[in-house]
Amino acid sequence: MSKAANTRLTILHKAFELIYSKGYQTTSIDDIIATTQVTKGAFYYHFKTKDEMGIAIIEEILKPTMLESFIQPIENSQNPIDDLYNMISYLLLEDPFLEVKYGCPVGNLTQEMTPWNTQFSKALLELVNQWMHTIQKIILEAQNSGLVRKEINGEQVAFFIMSGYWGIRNFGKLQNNNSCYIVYLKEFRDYLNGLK
Amino acid sequence: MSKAANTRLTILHKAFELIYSKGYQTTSIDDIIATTQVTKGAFYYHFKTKDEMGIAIIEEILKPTMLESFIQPIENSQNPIDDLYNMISYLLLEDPFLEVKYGCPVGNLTQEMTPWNTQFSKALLELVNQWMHTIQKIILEAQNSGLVRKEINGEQVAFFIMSGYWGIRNFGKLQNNNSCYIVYLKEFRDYLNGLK
DNA sequence: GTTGTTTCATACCAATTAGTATTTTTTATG
DNA sequence: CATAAAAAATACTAATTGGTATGAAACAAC
Repeated sequence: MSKAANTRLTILHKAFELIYSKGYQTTSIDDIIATTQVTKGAFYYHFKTKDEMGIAIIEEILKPTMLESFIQPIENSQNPIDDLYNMISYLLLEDPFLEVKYGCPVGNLTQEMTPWNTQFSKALLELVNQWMHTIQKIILEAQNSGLVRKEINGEQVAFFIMSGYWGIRNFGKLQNNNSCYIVYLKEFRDYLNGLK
Repeated sequence: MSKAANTRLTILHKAFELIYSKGYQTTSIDDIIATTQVTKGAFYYHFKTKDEMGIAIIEEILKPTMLESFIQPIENSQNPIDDLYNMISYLLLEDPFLEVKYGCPVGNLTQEMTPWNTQFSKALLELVNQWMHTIQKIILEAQNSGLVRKEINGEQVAFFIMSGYWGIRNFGKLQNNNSCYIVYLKEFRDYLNGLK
């Protein structure tokens, strides 16, 4: 990787960390260049505006991460119910990328940016739809192989699962404690079993 | 109401509107005094700091609203399953206080403030716990009167319901469209019926 | 109507914000 | 090594931020 490409990536990664923990608005360019040890000239050579960098974080960090670490693992699921549970359980309790008190990066950005920044909305919606379609797909496959009841509606289930995930992450933030995740997961397991 | 108490309330209400639609950080004191037509002197006479005002919004606007408009209505429920459904349905589709594209005020503040402002965390946690305990209580009562299965865990259900609500509101924000609420509510109905 | 307190108005401030203009260094290519 | 382009460093700006200092109305009690 060229040195320039490297500083660009450094900016994206460190900026992501800051934004994930502090929020987008409250993370200033000065914050970013201070923690990255990159000068303002370098920053604005790589990104025309702060928002351009924000979109780049979604496209170049969040999207690939989501794809690799929790879409691909369930994509060819033989055991959808278990795999859906494991996906959420992994995200809540194990993913090293995520921290209880900072919630879900995608959820955070959605909450913060969505009502007034259409660029962010578009990028985030793409990302979320990708996840949702994957869930819908494996539900459908599970129905075809008889593992999930035929009368279940995949779209409904996908919305329900993702909503629950986003919501409980907000709870985790509020309580700054993952014990609510344990409780949530128990009910989630029961809910999933109800789809059989 | 005295004139002074009136300006104080005006500030709180208008500030709430701004914060609900734009976020806390991005709502400046200048924004608030511009839309309220109240001078900075008046503002800082009533509130020592911006954060003091923020807490006052939670205590004096959000808390009473929540109590009156969606805790009391279900508190003495004879039909918990239906009433829980109606509560969420009302919040998503009818409550004039709320708008699709701005999400849930409590959820928004939690997302934005919680990782770094303990005062806000505390006030929001109290508020949320109050809602949760109400849900737990009516589940328990429903179990006692045989309307909900005995093996159901009320705490789990309460977490599950509230998480789903917070999550789907974030979806509504993202899509700026309440059609996802309709889909969500269908699955929510099925989930609730599974508790019987 | 004088006096004291509550309430509000005005003018300011230092710090921070995103972004720019300009120059310097680094790097690749002949 | 020379040169041009890419990459980065430095110094700045205008606007906005939360908050303050100080004084002026409004209002109550006597």
